[in-house]
Amino acid sequence: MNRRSFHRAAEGERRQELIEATLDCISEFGLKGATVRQIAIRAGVTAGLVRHYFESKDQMVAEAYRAVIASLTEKASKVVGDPETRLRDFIAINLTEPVADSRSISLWAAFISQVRVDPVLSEIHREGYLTFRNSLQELLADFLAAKGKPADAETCRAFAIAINGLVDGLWVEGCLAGDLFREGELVAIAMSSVEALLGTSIGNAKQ
Amino acid sequence: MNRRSFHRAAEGERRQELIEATLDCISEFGLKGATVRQIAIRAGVTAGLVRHYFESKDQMVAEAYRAVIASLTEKASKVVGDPETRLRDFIAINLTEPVADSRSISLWAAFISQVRVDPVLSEIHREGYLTFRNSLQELLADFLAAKGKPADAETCRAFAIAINGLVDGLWVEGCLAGDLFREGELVAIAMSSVEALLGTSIGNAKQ
DNA sequence: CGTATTATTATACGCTTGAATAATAGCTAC
DNA sequence: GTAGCTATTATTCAAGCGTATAATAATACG
Repeated sequence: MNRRSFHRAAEGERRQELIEATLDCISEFGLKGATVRQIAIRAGVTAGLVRHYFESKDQMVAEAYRAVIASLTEKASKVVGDPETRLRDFIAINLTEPVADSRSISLWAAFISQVRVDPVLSEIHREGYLTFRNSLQELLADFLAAKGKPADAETCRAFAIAINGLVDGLWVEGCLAGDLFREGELVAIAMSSVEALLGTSIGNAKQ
Repeated sequence: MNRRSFHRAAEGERRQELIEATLDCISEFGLKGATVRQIAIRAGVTAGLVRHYFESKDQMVAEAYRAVIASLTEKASKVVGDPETRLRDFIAINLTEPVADSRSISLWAAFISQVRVDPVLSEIHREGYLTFRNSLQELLADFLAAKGKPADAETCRAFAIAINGLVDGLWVEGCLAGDLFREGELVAIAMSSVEALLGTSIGNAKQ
């Protein structure tokens, strides 16, 4: 009976590896298929180690959810340049890989399905959603102001809700059935839709 | 040791009760909390009965998913009247209860998270999505034609994708955080957004 | 009224789960 | 270099899982 070979990971890396393995398992096998043992196999360790890094499996899953939210929001929140460019990039980033892919929505849906069940996840979700929508609202305020359009808070709020909904909805469609759309079709539809909503051109494609 | 009291249900009702109990459990406890025993308790029967009506738990869950899709699509597909009224009703129905509530999205998300895992659920999903979008596309074709606007297939396709995305996205937002919106706000935003997208009025509120 | 059939309950089984504990291997400091 | 610490593995445990099977109550039918 050979003992498994020891490998001590570099400082702080194991934790991240375990979270990443958790997400891999959830996206591939679903929440109920993401067992401690399966996650450990994916991370290349034994099951017992999980409890050395996390108080419980639930806590590890909650941290994994934070990582998902971060990966879904961080790229879009980092857009730079003039308002028009930022708005275009915001849309494009959310509707192309890696944000828009089947792994992302599997993870997102798995956690959303737990929002009613687990108050911890519920709070993580709400926080992430408001951050996301508020950053979009500020972006729209800048954009409308730059275009010389009315940009009062109420107007921006309504636009942010609508555009956030549009982008989210197209993101879902693209993630779930990307093969039903032509290359770049979703981004193009989103761009022209946002132009129609705002009543303003948002410029050409990036290149 | 008292034996549990017997109650024989009316012809064909038990099956429906079990499916409904399955959905209750999934929405309240998540997919992994929806165990055969919990579902049986909810349905007011004992666990063994499940296997008298279904070949396996998986089969019961798949049928429950069909029921979810049906409940999400049937109301919206039954709109009647002139194209303008139908379009308004389509939007309003999808963004108000009972379609838009937290139970619905919990169920939807639970199943979506399994689409990558289970090919059976994947097929059920795709079928439901295409049916939904196609009925919207036909509705838009009627509407645009009635308004004397160009209504070629390609135009309708793009509008259907965009409006479907918008409505779905707002549905998600409303289901997950209905308290962040004022009464009727989502419907109002959806109506004016669709008007902007189509470049046409879609009339007043119903009353 | 008696018997066959079916719906339902009750119990048992093998397996997997998350977690607890004990043993061990590698790292660090003196 | 060796003592002590901690990361890691190995093993064990009770609980819960889906399912199978047997017993029993209600119904249907002659």
